[in-house]
Amino acid sequence: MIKFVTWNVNSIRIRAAQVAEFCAREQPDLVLLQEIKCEESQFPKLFFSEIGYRAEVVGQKSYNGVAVLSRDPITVLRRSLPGWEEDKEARYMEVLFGGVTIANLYLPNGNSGGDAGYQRKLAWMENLRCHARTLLDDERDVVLAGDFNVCPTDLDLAEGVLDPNDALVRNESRAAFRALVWLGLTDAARALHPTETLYTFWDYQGAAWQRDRGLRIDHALLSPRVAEHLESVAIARSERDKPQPSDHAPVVVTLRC
DNA sequence: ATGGCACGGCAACCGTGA
Repeated sequence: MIKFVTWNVNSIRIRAAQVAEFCAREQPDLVLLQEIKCEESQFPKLFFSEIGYRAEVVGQKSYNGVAVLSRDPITVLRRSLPGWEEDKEARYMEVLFGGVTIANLYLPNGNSGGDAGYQRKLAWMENLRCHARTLLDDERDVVLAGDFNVCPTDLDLAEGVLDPNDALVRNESRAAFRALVWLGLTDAARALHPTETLYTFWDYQGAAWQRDRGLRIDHALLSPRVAEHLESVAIARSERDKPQPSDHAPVVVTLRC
């Protein structure tokens, strides 16, 4: 069985103890982290090595940053999204584990920088789609997981939490997400929980957590053979209820062998 | 009623997030 987690931690230095406690309890094979908000030299690798996890890090100062925690060694295949190699924002890495190519991504939000900022989000998504097509054409077993910054349907957000023009719910964002899925990927959470209210993010403001005014924006997309092995998807909501939490909860996916 | 919350950088607030 493979057990992996995707979690936007909103600073790994603030959340290291919580993430380590989570790993020690849940014992995932892989933890895909987003928004670590530091350079590799600042990542608390020693701290995680004490509980048996190593870290591969693609970081930058202050913003963004992705990393993968693992108990066993993994191969890093890429440290940037093809077509965005020159971009200084650390938003993508790809690793090989158990024969599966696993992409850890932090998609641009798209609400800052005006229309140019939004177009940049769409361009990033189109690059992701092209790269995903290449991986699938190669007959590879693939997982694309992370913070997609897209609520795919109206079932994926509480009513009234976002303006209809918000970059997370705009028609073009949703169409780009569908175009990605329609390559033949399976949205793991919706495959097993097609009609449930599922959220992975609750804003710090306006008592969003207490009122359960959330969004589902953290996803795991699976290639066909991987999807056949899908066993469970769980959102670890209790992590959002802890002191000084991330605004995102971990998404825990298990695949049977 | 145009706030609100949290982070990093940096040393007073500001950009960013979603």
